[in-house]
Amino acid sequence: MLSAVTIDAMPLDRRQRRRLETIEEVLDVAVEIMTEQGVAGLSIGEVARRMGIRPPSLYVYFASKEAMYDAVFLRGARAILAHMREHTAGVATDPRPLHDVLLDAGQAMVTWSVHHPAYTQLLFWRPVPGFTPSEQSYAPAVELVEHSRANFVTLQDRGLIRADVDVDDALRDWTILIAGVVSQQLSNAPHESVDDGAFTSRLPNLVAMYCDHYSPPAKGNRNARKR
Amino acid sequence: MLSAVTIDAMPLDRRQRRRLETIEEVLDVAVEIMTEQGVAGLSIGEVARRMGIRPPSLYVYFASKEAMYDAVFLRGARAILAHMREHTAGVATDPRPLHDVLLDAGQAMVTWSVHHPAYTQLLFWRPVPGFTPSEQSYAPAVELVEHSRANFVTLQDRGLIRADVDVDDALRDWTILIAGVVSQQLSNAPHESVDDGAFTSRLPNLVAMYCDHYSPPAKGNRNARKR
DNA sequence: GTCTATATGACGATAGAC
DNA sequence: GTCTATCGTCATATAGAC
Repeated sequence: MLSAVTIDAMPLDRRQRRRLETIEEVLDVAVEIMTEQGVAGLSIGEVARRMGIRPPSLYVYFASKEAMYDAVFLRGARAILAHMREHTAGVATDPRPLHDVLLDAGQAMVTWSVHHPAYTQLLFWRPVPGFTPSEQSYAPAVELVEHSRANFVTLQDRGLIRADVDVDDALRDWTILIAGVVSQQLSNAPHESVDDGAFTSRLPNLVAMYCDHYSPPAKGNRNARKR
Repeated sequence: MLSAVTIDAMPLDRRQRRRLETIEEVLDVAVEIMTEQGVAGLSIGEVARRMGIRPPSLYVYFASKEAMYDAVFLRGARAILAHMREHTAGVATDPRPLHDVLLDAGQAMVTWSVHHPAYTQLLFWRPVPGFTPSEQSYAPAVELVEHSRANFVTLQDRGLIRADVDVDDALRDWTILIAGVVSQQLSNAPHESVDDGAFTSRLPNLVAMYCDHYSPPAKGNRNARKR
């Protein structure tokens, strides 16, 4: 079978391919506008203007502005899912301590989020009054949560997370940490680099704090906290 | 001198008082709309509609929509500042352990934020593309940060926070925790109660985690972590 | 698929009568 | 202080020619 560039893995004729390229260009421009003007600042007219076409032409590709938001949401959800899969692929066999495993995962999430503020806001905040993503577009976002949860279950099975904690509690605390870093960084200093951002640079310390709490007591440790 | 209801503590004639009442009503309605439609969903026309007046009448009280946002920002900043002052008044003398002191402060912040999502978003996120608060409106927000920092300095002076940590690091980590709880709760389940919200209910555990990290080693503890 | 033309309406804001 | 009337701009969206 021929290699294919689409999700359906089906060969396309030139017309279809050109159409998809145009759709990608529309989404590029849409994200660009949302990055500059805020997520709620997207407008059909501005997209058309930047593409050098007229607003009605966009309705060939998207039934409405809502559909455009939905496509951006889907694209962002797929991108962050792929990114996190890639950066947490070895969790099941990674020989390093919990701190290192989690720090890599956290860095991956924070880095992507800070580098893609428009997607992050659309996916994880609710900045557009009327908009709700469709079920299809939401699916990869759900998959990301399931992926994270599976990783945490694996970490607990491997003994890197205390056996007596509810894995969902551990996961919720983890998402709170990451969301806190990202939201503080994006709200207060969006243009600082990830490496020396006032908040992103706190991640290693926060991960250490988290691991002190959720790691099982060290072998022979007399200080096991009871909870 | 007569008691006064205004910040200036000056007596007002009926005209001025009536004017201030109207302004307060406008701000009430504006916050109501922002709560329902999202912060960026505020519109002059909708405010007028709900007040039973015509849009141009609002320009007697506010020079522009921006000025209206600014007044809401000021009001919210003053409210959260007053709320946090009230709930952290005893920090300098509170005899309880760090965990209890911080949990109360955290609960105060989280509760207020979840109960006032419109203010929270306007104050701590950046959901309105063009809007920047004026210096006057920003002042109480700055004061809140200074107030928090002063409290942390006090806690460190009293020996409740390890002497070897940078108080600004401790404060940043603290704000990350609180911001994480609030943003996760507001984004994912805004209508859950604070007491049993999926994320707000994690606060005690997160505070425990934080205190384990930042409290000085207990007297005679052989496990003092070196950092 | 892109265009022109247009329907329809919201918005922020101003002028000027009362 | 409130109104009517209006300006100008922008928006989403549709119809129909090419």
